[in-house]
Amino acid sequence: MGCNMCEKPKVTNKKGLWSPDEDQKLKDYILKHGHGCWTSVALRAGLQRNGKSCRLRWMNYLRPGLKRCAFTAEEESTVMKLHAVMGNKWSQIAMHLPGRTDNEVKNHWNTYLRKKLPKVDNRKPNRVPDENKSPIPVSESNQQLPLPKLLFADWIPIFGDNGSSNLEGGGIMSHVRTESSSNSQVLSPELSQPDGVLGWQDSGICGGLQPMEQISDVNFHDLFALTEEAYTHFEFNQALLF
DNA sequence: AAGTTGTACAACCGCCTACGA
DNA sequence: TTCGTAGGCGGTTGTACAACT
Repeated sequence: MGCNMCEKPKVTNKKGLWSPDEDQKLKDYILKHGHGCWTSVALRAGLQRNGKSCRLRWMNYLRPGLKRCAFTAEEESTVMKLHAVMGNKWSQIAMHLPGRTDNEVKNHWNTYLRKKLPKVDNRKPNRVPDENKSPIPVSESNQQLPLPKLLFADWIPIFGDNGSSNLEGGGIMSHVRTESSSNSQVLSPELSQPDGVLGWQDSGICGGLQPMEQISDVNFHDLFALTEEAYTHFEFNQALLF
């Protein structure tokens, strides 16, 4: 899966915690260019990190739409239920929790929720070494298909012609479809959730960003022009929360 | 006040899969 | 078909900070 944008010069990759400056560089670069190949992001953003590290930082911390608040009782209940069905499929569980990342769910489970399990059963809860050996028969588990992954553009607030956030009939979102060709659908993003966090109706924002190439029918100039505004809007919303 | 222990979560590691050459 | 590489995922470790002694 080579990437012709990835020049090869090996740079000594920095490790450890990210500085605010690094965060800013990564955020600026991705909002301006999208990520595409993560290795090239690291190089072009002037970061002495490897692509994986950049991806992780973006997905788990910098990506707009992430909730930074404590898990609600409802979210915890969802995690418990889904874990009982899926086992340690953190990315899939996270898809059902808009604004949460797989890492966040995993951490919360390991540090808190796991302790809430009944002590009687101290087997590792639903360890599923084999996909076919789920503790709950597939037929019984809710056979919900994984929620569609969201595209780069999906988290961009799209404003209608009148500047409102009503997405119906306006904005480029109406042209953006999920990557699943067999189940192609236009997502219905929702800008205002009760908690004031950017959210997406009936979708898992944790799905991750896809390479720009996968976004079809979009005027990329419009898309990129909107990113700055989108981020500003996002930060404004976040500012209201704290 | 200083040292120790516990907790939360950010980040890394290693493996697996998909994909292009 | 094989090989190399990037991306994705789950497990694990590292770090910062709070609570406790």
